[in-house]
Amino acid sequence: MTAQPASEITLKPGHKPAVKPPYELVCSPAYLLKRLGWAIKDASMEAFEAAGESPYHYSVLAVLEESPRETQATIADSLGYDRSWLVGLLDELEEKGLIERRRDPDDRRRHLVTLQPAGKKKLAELRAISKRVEEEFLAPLDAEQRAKLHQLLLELAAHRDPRYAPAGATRQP
Amino acid sequence: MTAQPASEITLKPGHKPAVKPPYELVCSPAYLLKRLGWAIKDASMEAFEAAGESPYHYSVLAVLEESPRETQATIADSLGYDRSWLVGLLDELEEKGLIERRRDPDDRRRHLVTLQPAGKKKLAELRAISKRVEEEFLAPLDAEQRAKLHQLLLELAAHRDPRYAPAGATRQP
DNA sequence: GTATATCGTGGAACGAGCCTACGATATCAC
DNA sequence: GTGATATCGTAGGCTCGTTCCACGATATAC
Repeated sequence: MTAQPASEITLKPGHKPAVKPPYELVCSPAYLLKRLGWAIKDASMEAFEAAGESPYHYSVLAVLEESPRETQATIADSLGYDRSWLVGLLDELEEKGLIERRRDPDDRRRHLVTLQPAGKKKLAELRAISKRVEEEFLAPLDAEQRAKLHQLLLELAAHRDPRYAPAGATRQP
Repeated sequence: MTAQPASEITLKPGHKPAVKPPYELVCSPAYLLKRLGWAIKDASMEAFEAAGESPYHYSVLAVLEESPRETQATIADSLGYDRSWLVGLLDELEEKGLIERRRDPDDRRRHLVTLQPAGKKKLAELRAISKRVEEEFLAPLDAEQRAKLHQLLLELAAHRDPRYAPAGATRQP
């Protein structure tokens, strides 16, 4: 027998059956944000791994689709990844034939990374996983609420980092 | 010279000055949630550490204030912390005289953890730090928007974990 | 009374983030 | 040109938080 949550059943009648998080923290948007951010990352990771894939691969492919001949540094920066960590990701993607690394003839220090046809197909596949996770996560909200949530989150993000600010990106595609 | 973000200034005129995250991800509430969750955790950690404190201590003390004679297991569960990791936290808090650990006479396996007067004072102090961080984080939103955000986040949280559900906890205290 | 489960604790293993160093290359000052 | 300085991709290391497993003490069930 593994150790189940246990709290629900095991406790004596006097105690509260479910151990709640402190009211003070539940009342804090910041705390909820932190919790939910961790939860969605976790759910996403789990779903991708169950399919033998990685959410990081998805992010990188998504970047490449939008601006095809990126440099490793710009990819890392646009995703907030560490450059040395990205190397491993690109190694995996390249090994699977999803991307291609070439020397930039204009600056031979750089590698130009381009999306391959196989990568484009894989991206569609990974996007589907991501959509599915998100759909499940946002299930309790209707379309209007989701739009509102997205707008508020975007405002917070843009305030901390202007890169999130520009062209009306509130609506879903 | 250390390596600045660089992207803004260094690039040639043709390239985009700021490296934006991919539109596809910016449009995803899940992605924003993950990013912001990480950002707020980071900001919080930083602020607490700058004051020589820890956000984990704050959480634990907050739990204890609401239900004074908790078990280590219930504290851990209510915060989602690992039990073995909580041990270290409690060691630190006990060493500073902020809490007290006693054997539960009804079940000598258990430790009853109680908040000490010094802990109550410290809690107020840490709460102030937390409020300050949150205020800064939510700066771009007005009161109504904050309430809406909190309501939406709470709905998401309650959907994944019923412990967040109960009594109308939407409003700020 | 014997078996099984839980409590707090310690320790090991893993992964991610972050920092430093290095060779190759480009750019700037002179 | 030549040398100083900076950046690119890459590799390695260190630190932390998280997870998992093992243990002694104790409690509960049969």
